[in-house]
Amino acid sequence: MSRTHQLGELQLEIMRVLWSAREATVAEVHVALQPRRELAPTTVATMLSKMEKKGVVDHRTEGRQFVYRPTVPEVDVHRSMVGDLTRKLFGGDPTALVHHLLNEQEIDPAELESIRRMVEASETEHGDLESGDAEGRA
Amino acid sequence: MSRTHQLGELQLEIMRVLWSAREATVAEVHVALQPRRELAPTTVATMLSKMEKKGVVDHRTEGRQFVYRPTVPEVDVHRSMVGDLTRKLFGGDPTALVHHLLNEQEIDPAELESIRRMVEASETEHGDLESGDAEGRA
DNA sequence: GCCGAAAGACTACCCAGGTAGTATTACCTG
DNA sequence: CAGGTAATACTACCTGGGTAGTCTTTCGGC
Repeated sequence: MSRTHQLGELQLEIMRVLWSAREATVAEVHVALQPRRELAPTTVATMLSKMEKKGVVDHRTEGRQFVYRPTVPEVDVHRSMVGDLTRKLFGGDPTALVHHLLNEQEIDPAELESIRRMVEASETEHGDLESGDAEGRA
Repeated sequence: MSRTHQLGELQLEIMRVLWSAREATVAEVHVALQPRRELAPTTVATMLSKMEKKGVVDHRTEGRQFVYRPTVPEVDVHRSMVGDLTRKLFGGDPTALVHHLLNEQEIDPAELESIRRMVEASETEHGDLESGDAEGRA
């Protein structure tokens, strides 16, 4: 089973490289991280090893190099990590997180429009929810 | 200045006790954590020390006991931690987090209604009254 | 066939969260 | 005043993320 995938910052950056490239050698990951991260190549290799032990990546050998692939989809990691923070801060209630985002985090007013559309899309998508107070708004 | 307040799980639980009690002795925090957490009293004391060094709590002496108080408001910690996760997972875009919440996190359909109302409230609020110390933007 | 370069393996640190045992201090009570 | 107890202080240890040096292996070229 998947359990919960809590990744550190570097681990996430490495995963992002792998998610978008589908697979990559240590050297490729290393260059993909530059120049944002000034890391020794061995650091990347060590991290990849730890991540493999952790179960979030996988590798096969090609010549003398390791080709790494992610074993968990990005959305799963997002779910785990967002879920974990939601649990730690808001007792597991995602609505409370949305509430916080809307009230306390700086959200561009222009974004509100797009968020409202998202909500409405979710509402209709979740089907003809015959909720009591749903007045037929556009 | 505040910088960013990243707290661990136990630290958050302790903070919650302090936030709601306004102030508390080590023993009070310890009992407030029970029975969810089976901790030695010294563990709580040690953690409080570390948190004081970190700057998120404060203490005064009353008799032979320490009375701890939080030095940062809950919303600041939420902001820091949500902001940090948003940065790590979504490149700092809170809207992307909302998007994720709506699409990938299980949100009770009934909650959508309340969320939609929240968004609309934010919209009118931002549209109607321009608050005093608004963040300078068009 | 030997040598050097390149790749991974191993090992070592630092830091912070978490956990708790032990030492010390100081107060209260008999 | 002595002893015990209740408070903090100190120290220790484990885990996991992050960082990187060095050791070992192995392949390719001369």
